Amino acid sequence: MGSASTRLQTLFEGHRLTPTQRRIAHCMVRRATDAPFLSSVELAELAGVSQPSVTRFAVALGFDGYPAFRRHLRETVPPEGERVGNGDGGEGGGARGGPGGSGGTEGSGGPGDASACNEYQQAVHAEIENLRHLATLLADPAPVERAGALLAASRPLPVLGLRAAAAQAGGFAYFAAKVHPDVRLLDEGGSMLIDRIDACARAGASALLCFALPRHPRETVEGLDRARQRGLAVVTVADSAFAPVARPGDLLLPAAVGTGLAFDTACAPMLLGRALLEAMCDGLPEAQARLEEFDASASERGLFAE
Amino acid sequence: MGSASTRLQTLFEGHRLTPTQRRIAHCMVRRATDAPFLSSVELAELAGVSQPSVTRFAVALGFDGYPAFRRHLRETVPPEGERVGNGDGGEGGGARGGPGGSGGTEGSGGPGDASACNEYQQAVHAEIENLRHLATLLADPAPVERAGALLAASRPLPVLGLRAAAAQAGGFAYFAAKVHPDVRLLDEGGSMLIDRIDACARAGASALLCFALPRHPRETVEGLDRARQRGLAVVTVADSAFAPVARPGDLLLPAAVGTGLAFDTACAPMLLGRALLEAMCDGLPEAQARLEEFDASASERGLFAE
DNA sequence: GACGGTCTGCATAGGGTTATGCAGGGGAGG
DNA sequence: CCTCCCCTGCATAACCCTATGCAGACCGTC
Repeated sequence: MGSASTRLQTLFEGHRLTPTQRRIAHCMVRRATDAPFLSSVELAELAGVSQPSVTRFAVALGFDGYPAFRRHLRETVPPEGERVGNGDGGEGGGARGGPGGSGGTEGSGGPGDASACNEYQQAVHAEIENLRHLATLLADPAPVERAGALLAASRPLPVLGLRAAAAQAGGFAYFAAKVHPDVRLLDEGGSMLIDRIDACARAGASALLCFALPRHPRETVEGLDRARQRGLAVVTVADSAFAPVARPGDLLLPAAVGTGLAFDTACAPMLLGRALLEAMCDGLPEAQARLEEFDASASERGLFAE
Repeated sequence: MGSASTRLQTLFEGHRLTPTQRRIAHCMVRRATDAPFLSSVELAELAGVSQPSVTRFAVALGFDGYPAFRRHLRETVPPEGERVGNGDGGEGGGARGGPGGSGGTEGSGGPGDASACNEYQQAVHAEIENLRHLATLLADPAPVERAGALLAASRPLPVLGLRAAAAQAGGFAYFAAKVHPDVRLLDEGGSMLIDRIDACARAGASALLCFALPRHPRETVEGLDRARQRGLAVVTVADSAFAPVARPGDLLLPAAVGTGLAFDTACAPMLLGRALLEAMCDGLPEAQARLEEFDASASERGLFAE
């Protein structure tokens, strides 16, 4: 449908446009799918105006320049079904060889969502369902942002996850440590767990993040109880709002686990954890600097192979 | 519908690529939605190679030059539902800054961020796309089953995953230990890593499972080299077939990571790992008995709260 | 150890793209 | 009729992107 051109029109509305600018706008609406990929020269030719007029058009709409305007288009105007190409001018060069050697590769069409699925595929599709549900939950980002702010403010930041949830907690803690100055991973139970929670509280922690996946170890419940006693705000990523770890007053973020295979899959909790990380970064002004510093150090040390 | 990365992969298949070119291909697969809008300079920076290498890469694939290559991408690789932007050159700064980072003038004329999805939802949908792709891959369960048999037969079974992949390896190892008599988690690098691999080989291991996610630590590559030297069959769950850990002869199971947030999400690798677990159970006749035994012990000890 | 081949990054030339000074044109108001 | 103001295109400068020559590095072979 005309969603692309619709969005374009809303972009132009509310601006008093000169005749030349109207011409440009009209041309863009007509060729909504190409527009985000045209240079100012190409767009000017198509609209029958001069190239500077295109640049000024972008500026008149409030952008920093034509590149910023085009980037905005690429981000917000959803491409409709098909692209017929022909968009790029300039390089009139010769005939294109196309991908020369790629023979025999079957076209595009995967089998798609055929209902005839094996066990693995069923499990994957069940997880897709879980993610869909997560997406609808995230339509309101407020809880995640609230949780992110809580975690960002806590020094240190204890991250609790036992048994099956230890991997989730570990993954979160690994990344979190890149932007947060003091992350403490609590992935082992036993009597030491309470000691460590106490230590975090004494050190000044104000919040605790818990990953709670089935089957819920009793130790997790006990650890959370202790944390609450010590006055920590508890943020929990749990497989359901009715998990045995849930307590009124906690900030509980639900994310279902997949149960289609012998062992649970925790895609949604992982994703929610990363979203939490992102929100936490927003509360840590020095996050970006830390990341860049790590990148510099990593490349200097030759840490990564890529 | 074939995901963008799928089409990209078919483009690259059948070409013998140099290491640098593999890096470029790998980078493009990871950022499939951005790729058609990047300049050769930007792509080179993201892939960590020189700009001429990108041009040569396009030529090697049979195109007349980089612009022709990019145009082909724009025409044939359908952008998935969402675009995360960052497409244009010049103003985009360093790491993934997210929209809105550049000079704040863009707010004035726009429709006020009318995009249907917020950042978190976009990331979730991107992961759904990855899972869809995984599902089509799993239509043929043979590779997974072959890998499962290899792992089931190995005593001990080393499971390697460093840094970002450590959590994945840990999650696998936790569950695997419930059905396999001797799982050895290798989640720390350093000089001890080689020692431990050697120890596994001496103890009779016949296969090694590796989780390889970006960014790929050099130590992972070295560890795998060692394992191969010691005659271990290597099964790798990697984010793409072009990961720097890939070697001919290995059993490589690809599962894309999500790059929509500041830190990668690894839903597909996790799911693939669980599928591998399931396949491994099929090769372990005593698996069911072990699980039941654990359940009995757990309930007797009151391990779980539920 | 020498040699040829391949691969890769550096430096640079050539071409395309964007932004801006400048002058001409046209309409509104005095 | 003149003046003022805005609009528009031309010309051009500054910038960015792409392609290619060249030299160093690496590897296998002899």
